[in-house]
Amino acid sequence: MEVQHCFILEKSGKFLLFYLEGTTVMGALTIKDIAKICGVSVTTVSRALNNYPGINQETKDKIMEVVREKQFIPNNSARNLKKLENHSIAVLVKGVGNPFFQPMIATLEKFVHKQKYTFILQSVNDNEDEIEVASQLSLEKKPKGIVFLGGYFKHTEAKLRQLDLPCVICAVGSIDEKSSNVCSSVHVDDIRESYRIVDYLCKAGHKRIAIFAATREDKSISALRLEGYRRALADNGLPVCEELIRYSNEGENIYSMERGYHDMKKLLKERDDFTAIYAISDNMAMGICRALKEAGKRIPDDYSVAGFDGLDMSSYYIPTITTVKQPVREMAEAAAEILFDTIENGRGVQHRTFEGEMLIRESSRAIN
Amino acid sequence: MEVQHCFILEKSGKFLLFYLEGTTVMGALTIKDIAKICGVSVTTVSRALNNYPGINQETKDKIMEVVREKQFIPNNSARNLKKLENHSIAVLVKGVGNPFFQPMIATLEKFVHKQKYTFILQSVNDNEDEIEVASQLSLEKKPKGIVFLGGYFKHTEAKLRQLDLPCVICAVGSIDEKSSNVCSSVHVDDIRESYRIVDYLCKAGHKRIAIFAATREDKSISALRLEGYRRALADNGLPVCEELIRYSNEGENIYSMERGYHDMKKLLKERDDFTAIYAISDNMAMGICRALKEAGKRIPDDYSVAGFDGLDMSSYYIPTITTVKQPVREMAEAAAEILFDTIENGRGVQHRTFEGEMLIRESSRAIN
DNA sequence: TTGTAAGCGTTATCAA
DNA sequence: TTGATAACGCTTACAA
Repeated sequence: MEVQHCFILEKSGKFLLFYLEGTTVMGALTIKDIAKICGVSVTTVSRALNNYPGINQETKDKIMEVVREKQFIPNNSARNLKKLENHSIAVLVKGVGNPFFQPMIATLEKFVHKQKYTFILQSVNDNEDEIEVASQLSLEKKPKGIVFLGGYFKHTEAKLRQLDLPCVICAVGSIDEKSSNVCSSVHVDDIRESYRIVDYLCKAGHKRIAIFAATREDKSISALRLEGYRRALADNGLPVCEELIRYSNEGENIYSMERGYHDMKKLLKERDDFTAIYAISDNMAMGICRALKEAGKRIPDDYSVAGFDGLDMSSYYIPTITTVKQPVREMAEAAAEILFDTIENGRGVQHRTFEGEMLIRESSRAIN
Repeated sequence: MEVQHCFILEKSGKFLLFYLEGTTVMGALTIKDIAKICGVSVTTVSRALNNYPGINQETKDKIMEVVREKQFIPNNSARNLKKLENHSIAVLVKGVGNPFFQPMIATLEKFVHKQKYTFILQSVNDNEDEIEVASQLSLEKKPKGIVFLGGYFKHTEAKLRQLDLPCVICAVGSIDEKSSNVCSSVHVDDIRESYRIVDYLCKAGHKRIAIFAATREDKSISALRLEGYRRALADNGLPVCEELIRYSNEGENIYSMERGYHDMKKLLKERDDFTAIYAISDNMAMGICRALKEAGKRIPDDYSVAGFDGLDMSSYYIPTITTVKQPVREMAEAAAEILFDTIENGRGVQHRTFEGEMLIRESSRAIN
């Protein structure tokens, strides 16, 4: 091992070993050390660091110089502990990585930064309770507001109220009626949008339409979109064939391409008494297309395929996927607006429902 | 506004307003309040909360009962401030949302949990310095180790050493030679893998192969993959046509489908003296396919297309994309192994290079 | 313009 | 088995 040139600095009573480049080895510097080095009090250093008024510019410059030189980083835990609020907005996403949320996250971040707030992106695991995570985060970082992306939101009013923070639930299926007194929300009407696309398929002459839903027990978006499907069939005088409702098995990644692919293969083996497949996510729709292609079927000649969401990807796929696009950027924008309206103007809970956009593309056709 | 039933609790000298459900309205409970309610000291509560030995089971049960009942959540900032270490692993991702990282993140999380560590996922913005973020996080959460996913890593040894934490850089193009004394790494040999796929195209009879690279100035994976391209052409006795090297413009989302799509349209307008297109990302390759399709070109009959990465998506696309797949799950596993080997066994810096897997699929063909 | 000192909510050390 | 009490590193009255 090579001997390194170094120097010693007294730090909070202990001694610090420094490399020449200024890199410490025995623990991080604190505001106290900076104060000592600069020959001022910690208060003054704090003032310099936080751009507080009432500090001599020269003093400030000198301090900041040392801060830079020593690469001092203030300890956020200590800050958060002391501070009552944290000029920041937290976004909790159940399933970062889900391409559906990408544009939303980007939009939110831009908006938040424009308002000069700090943006905190917190991922929530599938098996975690988003409110639990939110409570922890709230205590720890003390943000001014929270946006929830995804998840299910079967929460009691008490739990939500406990959060005691302006929050907006965005793009979540069924919101507990009770939550709506406490939390704002932004979403599309899943039943209506689902209805529209199924209605389109019916009007295009499809009489037997398979649907790929989530689990049989689902009470969230899948249940809503399935309801839209049932209503559209009913209104078009078509019977619902329960065999054509394809629920996902446990453990499958419900909305994934993989699931669409495998379940489509299975469906093709089981029956062929349908002319269209409606998947409640674009991802599944693409997996379905692939399965059809491998089975030698042509899209849309042999089968029409429709999805839901309007992922960017769905317009690059071959064929492009017929779908109903959720206006994700607008929705995220609205979520942010509502949040800031609550934070800065004290406005109460708001609920906004957006219209989806029907995109009839290459994967579907009219039959006669 | 409806009047709510509530009760009052003295809290740290102040008074708290409680709803009947136990929800507080005037600030969160602290360990002190719990101690007071239970008639024990804060130390004892802390011991109960942290599963420390040397506490009467009955006392513990009673405390935990109150904790549950009052929905007490310990303040993490205070914990982090006091604790020297935090039985946790942090994963810093430049570009969460990038589908390439999804399986890696999932693999890492599983591994970390299996080791009974807490998993911290931290997203790093494009414009942020990953080492800066890591330093902050290290100070704030005091994790036992860090995995970096993505980014560029042109960092001085001093900056990296300053981190003073076991860390592994995973799936990053060019690692500064200096960093390698400080940080472990896991990656594929971008030059070699790129060489292989271009070599395959050459051997398949393609003499003029366009490549979609990142910016002209890039010094990262793009530069490496481009180098592989040049070498493969050279070894196959083919000249490099600089016009067929398509750099991305500023501001474009360099590796995206969108970029592949637009730049392919442009390329088609400009020239047609090539038979294959090699994109340094699968995403681009799919955008390219879409552009070709819209131009009425057939793949692979008119043009062969190849990508890089081996995204799951690339096997569901129509046509499936010829690519070289990075063994992302194995790489993530290796990164975790190395990290824990360093943390628990004190092993030094390690570097592992993985082989990619050539996947010759529908988007390319041999020509004669 | 600067400094002193009292917390913020925990954990850790010691003594009981 | 428990409890005082001193940190942890910072912010913030309040005083000078």
